Amino acid sequence: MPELPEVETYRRYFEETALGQTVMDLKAEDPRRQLTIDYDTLLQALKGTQFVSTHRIGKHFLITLSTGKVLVLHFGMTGDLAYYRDEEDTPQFARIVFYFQNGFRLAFIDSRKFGRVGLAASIEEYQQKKALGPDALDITLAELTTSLEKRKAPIKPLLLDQKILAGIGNWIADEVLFQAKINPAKTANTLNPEEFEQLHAAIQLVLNTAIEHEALYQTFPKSFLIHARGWDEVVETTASERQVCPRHHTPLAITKVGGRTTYFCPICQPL
DNA sequence: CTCAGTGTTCAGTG
DNA sequence: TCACTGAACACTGA
Repeated sequence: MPELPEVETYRRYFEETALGQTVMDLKAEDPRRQLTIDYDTLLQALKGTQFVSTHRIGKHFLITLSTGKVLVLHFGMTGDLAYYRDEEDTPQFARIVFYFQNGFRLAFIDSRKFGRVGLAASIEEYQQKKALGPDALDITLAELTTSLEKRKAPIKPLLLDQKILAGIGNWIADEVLFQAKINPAKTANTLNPEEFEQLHAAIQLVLNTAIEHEALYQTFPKSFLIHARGWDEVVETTASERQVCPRHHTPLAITKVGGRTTYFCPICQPL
């Protein structure tokens, strides 16, 4: 679930809690899987250093240490952060825990263990090594058009390609295409300039709205497709009540595009 | 017990 | 080498 808005929300949470703290110790439940460098090297790099500043590229969260090195967190599908003090408050699935001099701790929570923690020499080195494209909030219309206009793949999997733009995941891709009224299976090279403009505006709209709402789906505008996914039910609803277009109240199509579950409205987003 | 689902990476194909 | 497709990864929760 952590896509750009969640990671931005985590970053802001980190700024209010762990930023400025001095790291004393580190525990990792499954270091060989979840740490991208060996445990001893990471511990030595962290011990006695402070978390000085934060940065985000797409879904990647980067923390600059007082030594200048950069701690990198990627939340995979189920990652989250929690700052707390007492052992008994340790959240479930706290896979990696940072221990601070002030007695508090920061847990990297990750039930499905797809998250990764590692170290980079600098922000630029990391972005280059991972071949990350511009952050989805920073990409210009011209950049977006240039990188998509010749591509023959369906638009949706290209929006998920972090090398083209960084930060969009499965539900945001669906939401963006719904707001832009573009069919997810439409090949990128058939989009006209007006559609690229709508796409670019929809990326801004969806990401900024999600960040404003601190990535809490339940509070997103009624006009958002995300409510159809049934993640935010307060009251029980049936699938047929839920899986309708917010504009037409007609049934949505639920298919696979690029191997991923895809929701769209066949009326708003014709092929 | 089975299986969907989330993001990334990698093997395979053209 | 590049563009694209599809499976694999670990695990929970339905």
